[in-house]
Amino acid sequence: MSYTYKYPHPAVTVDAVVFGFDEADLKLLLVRRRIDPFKGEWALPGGFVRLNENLEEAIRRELLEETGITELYLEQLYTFGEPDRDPRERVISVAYYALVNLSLYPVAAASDATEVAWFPVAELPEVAFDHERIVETGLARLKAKVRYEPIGFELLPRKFTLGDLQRLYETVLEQPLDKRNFRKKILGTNLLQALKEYQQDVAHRAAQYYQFNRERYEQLRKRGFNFEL
Amino acid sequence: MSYTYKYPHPAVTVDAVVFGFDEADLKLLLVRRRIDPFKGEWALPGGFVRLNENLEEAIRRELLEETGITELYLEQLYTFGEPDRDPRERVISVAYYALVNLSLYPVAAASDATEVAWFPVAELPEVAFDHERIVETGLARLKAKVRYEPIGFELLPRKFTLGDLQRLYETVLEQPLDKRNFRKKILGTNLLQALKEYQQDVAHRAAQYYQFNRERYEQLRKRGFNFEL
DNA sequence: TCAAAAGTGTTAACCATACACCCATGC
DNA sequence: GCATGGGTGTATGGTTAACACTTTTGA
Repeated sequence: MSYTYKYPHPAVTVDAVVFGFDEADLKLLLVRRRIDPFKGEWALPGGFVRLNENLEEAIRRELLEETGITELYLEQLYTFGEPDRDPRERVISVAYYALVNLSLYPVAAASDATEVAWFPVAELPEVAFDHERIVETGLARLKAKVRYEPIGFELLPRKFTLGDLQRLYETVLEQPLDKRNFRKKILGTNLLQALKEYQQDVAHRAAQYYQFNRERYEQLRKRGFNFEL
Repeated sequence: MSYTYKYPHPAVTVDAVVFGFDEADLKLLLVRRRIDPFKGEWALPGGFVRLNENLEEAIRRELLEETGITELYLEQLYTFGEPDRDPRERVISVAYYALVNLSLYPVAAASDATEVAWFPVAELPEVAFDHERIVETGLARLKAKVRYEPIGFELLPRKFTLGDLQRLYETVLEQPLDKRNFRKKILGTNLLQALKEYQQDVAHRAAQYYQFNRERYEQLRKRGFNFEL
C-alpha cells in the first residue's frame, strides 16, 4: 500500500519531553529506539501522527503505547523543522512537554534491558536526532513557566509537604529559596489546602500534608489573579 | 509529477499573524485568497512548506511573496493540527506571529480590489479555515509577552515619543496607564536613548524622540536583567 | 486665549527580603 | 541527647500606585 501526492509532503511526528520529580531530582523519561535510525539508542517518546487524530491525541497515544503513562499534564512546546533533522526523510516534529507524578509510575533504572527509563536531567545520556535540543527547549520552558503558573504541583503526588514543594522549586530553578518567605508566599496564594494528615515515621518533626486546590485556582484566574512565585 | 510514500503524510503549512500599530490601532495583516478553498476570502498570509527550507525560512518566503514584507520580528506561535481544519486534505499549520513597523509598509485600506490589507484587530472580517482561532492565539501571546519582553518597540518606528509608546501599551493591554509612572518605569530600565530631536508642527508642546537601545538590552539580559512593565 | 499633549515629584501603602530560634521525632 | 527537618515573626528597604499642576505650541 502506498500514498501519492501531487506535491512533496514531509512526515510529521510528535515527541514529548516528559518530566518527573522525586525527592532528589528532576527526571526525564526516555525510551530506547527499537528501529533504525539510532536503533538501540535513547530518544524522546513519540512517533508519527496518524491522519485521523489531532496532535495531542497523537502524543497521548504514543505515550500510552511506549510508556503506559496516561495521567499527565501536557502542553505543546515547540515545532522543530530543520530539513535534515531525520536522515530518512523530511520530518517535522511537534514537541510537547509533559509533567508526570512520578509516584504513579515505576521508576526503572536504565539498563541494557530496559526499554523505558527515567534519567536525572543532570545526567542525561546521548539522545537520538536533535532530541537534545528539544530537551533543552523543554527545560527552559519548565524553568520559565514554573514562576508564573502553578504547574509545580503536577510533578508531585496529590498530597505533599511544603518541604517537598520547596525542594521541587529549588531544583527546577536551580537556586536556594528562603524557607520562611517561601511558605508565606505559597500559603498567601490560598491555593493550598492543609490536610489533617502528617508524615509518619520520620526522624524529625512530622510535616503537615497539603493538596493543591485546582478549582480555587481556576476561580481566581478568571478574576484576573496571577500566580507568581 | 507526483510523490509517493509508504505511509500517509499530512501537508504542512506555515501561517503568520502579523501585527502592526499606528497612532490609533493595533492592526492585523490579511491577504485575499486567490485559490480555492475560500477563494476571494481573507486569510492569514502563509503557504506550504518546501522540503528544502526550514519553517522560519518558509514563512519568510511566503511573507515576501504575498506581502513584500521582509523586515519583521518573527517568533513561532503554535502548531494547529485538527484533522479537519482544511477541507482538501490533512493540513498541519505551524503558526508564527510577527511584529512589523507599519510605517515601513503601505497601509492599503481593504477593498474588493486589494489583495493585502491591514485591519484594526477590533474590526476583523471573517477569515478562512480556523484562522480566527490562530489570530486569537496570537493576540493572547502578544498581550502576555508585551509585559515581560520589550517587544513593543518592534511595532514602532525607530524613533518615537514616550506618548507613542504609552498609547501602544494601552492599546495592547486594553487598559489605561498612569503617565508619570509609565515614564518612570520605562526610563528606569535604561533601555531608551533620548535623541536630540523633537516633534515638529504639533499643536502642543513638542515631545522628545527616543530610540530603543537593543545592544544595551542584550547586555542587560545576559546579566540576568528581566524587562517587566 | 484656548485646546492638547508634554513633562515633572512626593507621599503612603504594600511587598520582598533578610534573618534566628524553638519544636517534634527517631535513633 | 543529638541530628534532622518542621514550623514561625519582625524589621528594613525598596517598589508600586495614586495623585495635580505647569509648560509649550498651533490654531
